[in-house]
Amino acid sequence: MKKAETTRLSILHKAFKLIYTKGYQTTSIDEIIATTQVTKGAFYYHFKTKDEMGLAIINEILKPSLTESFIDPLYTIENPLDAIYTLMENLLMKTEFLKVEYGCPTSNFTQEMTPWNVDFGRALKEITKLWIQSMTSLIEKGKENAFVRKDVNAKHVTVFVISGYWGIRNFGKLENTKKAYLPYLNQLKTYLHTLQ
Amino acid sequence: MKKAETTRLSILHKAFKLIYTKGYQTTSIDEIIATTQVTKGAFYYHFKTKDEMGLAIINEILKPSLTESFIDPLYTIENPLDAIYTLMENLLMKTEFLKVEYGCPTSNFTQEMTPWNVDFGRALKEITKLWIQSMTSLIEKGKENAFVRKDVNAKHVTVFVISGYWGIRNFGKLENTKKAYLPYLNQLKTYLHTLQ
DNA sequence: CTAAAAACATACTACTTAGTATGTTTTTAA
DNA sequence: TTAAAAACATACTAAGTAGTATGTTTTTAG
Repeated sequence: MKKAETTRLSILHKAFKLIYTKGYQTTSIDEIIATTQVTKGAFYYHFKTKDEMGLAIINEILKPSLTESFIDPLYTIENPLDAIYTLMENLLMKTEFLKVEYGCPTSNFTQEMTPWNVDFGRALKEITKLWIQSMTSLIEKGKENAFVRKDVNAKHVTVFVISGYWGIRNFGKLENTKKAYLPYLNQLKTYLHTLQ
Repeated sequence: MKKAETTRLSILHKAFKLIYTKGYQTTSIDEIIATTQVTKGAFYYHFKTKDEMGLAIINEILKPSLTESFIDPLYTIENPLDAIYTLMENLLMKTEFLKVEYGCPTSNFTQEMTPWNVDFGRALKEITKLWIQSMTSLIEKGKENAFVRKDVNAKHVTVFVISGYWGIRNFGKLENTKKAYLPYLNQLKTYLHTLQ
């Protein structure tokens, strides 16, 4: 039970890449198995349906990468406002597997799936909640440590920042250059500054 | 040449509604003509392809509604910062044809189409530009009239605000309640306050 | 009123899609 | 080593898709 797991993960990774660049609907199973060098039999041995694979992508690909790239970095800088800004700057300008022309995977998924698949919505809501909670509690701690003003609503700030992030990711798709991110980063900095 | 135009617009309106609620890919032409009570012959008389219809939706439905609901209201309030906040509050909480579970049409289109259709991207970029330019020049005027600090970068503020709007619209899809919009509106208000 | 063009209607095609039926090979456990 | 289960392979199906071919009806202009 080792090779099998490799096959499964290989399918998930290739499928994720295709879906990230093309969208879920426009990515066919035939295309996935072609680029994965796996046959239909193997695919349907590992996943009952395409949607089951989609859910697996959220839980087994998106979720871990969210933890690694979106949450853990928050704890490497003492000042939470600095941590948030640095995170966003890294995500937008430096993180390599995120491309300006393809936007944010979680945001893309949310946009495309939510209207017609409740399970996808639930799974996406859950992983988004993780990000929100991390950032919120970080700000709360910042209030205790005098990095953040006491009257700041941590949850509100978090949602505001993340909304901007999702929005500017979509914006980037239109402009097709990372320069499009700069206005957001610039204003994010001044905004965060007003919270201390 | 009057009845024909009615048919054409009827198709565009019904198609827009379907696409807004379900997405472009998942809305089939058969579905469109079924709800429009029009036959395939009529559809393909008015539009050479599905994508031509999609472009027509952007230019003939989205664009006018953007002007009417997203731009014109900006000029009804003297203080540009108040105008922007009021616009966003109205769009998010009151505008009836925008539903929390379906997000923002322009943002949806951008998200779904950009990766695989250049023409859609161009058209969407163009109408988005209209919104940005309006809001930017409004803020510039606000600087002259002492409503806005002189050192504020109008374009940056505009992009920051609109990004937040797009993002919170996507956020609403996960939460499925307009309450999800409140953190954005709340922080938008305090953010705009710091610009005066 | 009438012919020609515009506007629509119907039946079909070629292709793609997710999923299945039925196999064969590989791995695992005794 | 061997039998059984796991893992994969191939060929197929049924349903849907955008788009077309070929009509008929309606409108318009002279």
